[in-house]
This record gives sequence, structure tokens and C-alpha cells, in this order.
Amino acid sequence: MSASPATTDAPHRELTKFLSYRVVRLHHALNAQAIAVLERVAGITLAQWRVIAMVGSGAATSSRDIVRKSIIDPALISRTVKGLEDAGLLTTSRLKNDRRVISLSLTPSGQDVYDRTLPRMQARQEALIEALDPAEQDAIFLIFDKLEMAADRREFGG
Amino acid sequence: MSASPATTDAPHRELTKFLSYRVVRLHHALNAQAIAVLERVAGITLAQWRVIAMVGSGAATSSRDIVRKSIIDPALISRTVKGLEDAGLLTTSRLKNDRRVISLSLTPSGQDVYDRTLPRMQARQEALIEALDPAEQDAIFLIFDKLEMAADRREFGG
DNA sequence: AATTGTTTATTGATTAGTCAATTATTGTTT
DNA sequence: AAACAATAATTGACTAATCAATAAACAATT
Repeated sequence: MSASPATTDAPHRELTKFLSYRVVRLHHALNAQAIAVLERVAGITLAQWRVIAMVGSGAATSSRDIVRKSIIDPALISRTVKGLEDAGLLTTSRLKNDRRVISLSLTPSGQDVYDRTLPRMQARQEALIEALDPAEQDAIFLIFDKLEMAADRREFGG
Repeated sequence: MSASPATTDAPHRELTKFLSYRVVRLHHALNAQAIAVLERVAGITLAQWRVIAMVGSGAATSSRDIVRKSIIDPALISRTVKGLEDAGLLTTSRLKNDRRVISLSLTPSGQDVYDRTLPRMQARQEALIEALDPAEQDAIFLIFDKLEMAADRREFGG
């Protein structure tokens, strides 16, 4: 009755057993969490926070930096930066050395958003880490490294 | 003393140390992989594969099932189903018992796509799992469970 | 200096995904 | 049965994200 399909496929194989599905689901949950926190705390979007965080922390001083150090699309960065400028949170200028490059810095109110938001987001990160026991904390980053490498493969089977 | 900074922010703190960022990056890489494989093998999109896979495996027999068992938005399912119908891969009908519910089944060519694609996607899943050593394989699903639970929290700090 | 090629950013077009409102059907309560 | 609530699906409007094409500035070569 439980008619297994021709391909010797386990019937009704639990979706939750698929690694890639679990990553999608976790990503979905984390995104929703970040969006909710950012909306409540600062009224900004996730993309806006990513830019503000990288500029505020000094991890990036230009759009180019953000492109290189994150996986945000250049087009999205361009539009997000423009939005942050319009909102008065960010100022832009061209580099003297290389006038292609857009230099970014926070305005006072952008700095304020950063200062107010960072501790919440750090608390969130710590809560995530602390949801794992020490052994898992040690393992998880290496696991991500390995999975990311595996995700670069493009050929499977015949 | 190498641990987390209290409130004083470590300058240039590595983005790759943030768990949520790693999830985003992994999700990004896995998505790109799935999209590439599906395009090459069957010329279908990821959303289309998700529907085909759930119907083909018997994990779902209706749009309602897919909504319940996945995290795909009902609106997206509706449009994806319509697209698959137009492509001749899926047929729909209303349930006798409950005429609100759309029953889904694969056409012969939809079944063909499923049969041809499934082994590739399974090989991919196995390659992902096998990128981890046995201990990591045992740990990863529990880790995902814990992180997902932690992702449900909405309040942080004062 | 003129050329060729590369990098950076922007723009327009397109797709993916989400949200709110609506319709049709079913279930529940009076 | 009538009224009300709940569920399933669809639709339109919107945001997020990606892709392709372009323009501007720079680098390297001849």
C-alpha cells in the first residue's frame, strides 16, 4: 500500500532530514528574527543594517569593501546606500586616490542607529552561540566551512 | 581574554565569525548550487523543483500539504503550480471531499523530470553529508534544531 | 599619448518572494 | 437553516534580489 516509487525512494522521506532544506529553514528563521529586531529597534531593513554595521565597525569604508567582504550584490549595495543617504544615516564621497570608489561614513544619526542597534544584534549572536553546547560551538564553524566547499560542486552523477 | 568584547567593539571583527552571517553565506552557496544543477538537468527553477519533489515523492498530494510541510509561501506555490501546469508537468483538480483543496499530480513528463532529477539531487545531498565526518553528521541536525529554536526569540537586551 | 582591458558603480529589466485583501468552500454555533 | 468563523487558494501590490548593459575612472601596454 505504501507504494514506494520506482526509484527505491523511501516513501514520505522526512523533509527535515535533508541538509539543504534545513539550511533554508534556518536561514528563513534567522532572517525573520533579524528583520523583526531591526524593525523594532531602529526601523531599518536588513540590507541597511548590513551596510551600517560594516561601516560602523570599520570592517568596510567603501562600497567596494562591502562587495568584497560580503555577498551582497553591487546593485543592491548601490540602492541601499542611496536609501541610507536619503534617510540621513550615511554620507558618501569619492576617494581622492581612486575616484571610482565611493567612500562611506555614518552621519551622527547613523552612528546613533549603529550604537543603539549593535548591542541588540550582538546579544542575538551570543544567544545563538549559547544555544549550542561548547563542543557544538567548536564544531559549527568548521562544519560550515566544509559545507560551503561542498556547495561549490556543480556536477553530480551521470 | 580572546573572547567576546563586552560592549566595547573589537574593531574589524571578522564577519566570518558571525553565525548568522555564515548561515546566510551557506544558504547562498547551496541555493546557487541547486539552481545551477536544476537548470542544467531539467531546466526548472528551484521553486518548481520543490513542488515536483514533494508531489513526486508522495510527501504532498495538494497545495495545502506543501504549505504545511514546507516554508514556501502560499502565493508562491499558487504561481509555481500554475507555471508547472502551463509547462505540462503537473495537473490539478479539486478534492471531492473538500473542494477548496487543489490536488496535485505529475504528468508523464513531470514524472520524467522527477525521475531524471531526483538522483542528481540525492547525489548532491549525499555529497553534502559526506563532506562531514561521522561525528559531525551526527551533530549537525541537532545543531540546526537548537539554532532554529534560538531564532524564534525576538527580544534582546534592554 | 592612444589603445586596450579592468574595476567600480549605476541603471533598467526581470525574477523571486512577501504581504494584504478577496473569493469560495467548509465547519461551527445558535 | 442562518449567521458566523475558519481554511484554501488566488490575486494585486509591493519589496528584495539578481542579471545584463552601460558609463566612468583607472591601469597597463604599446
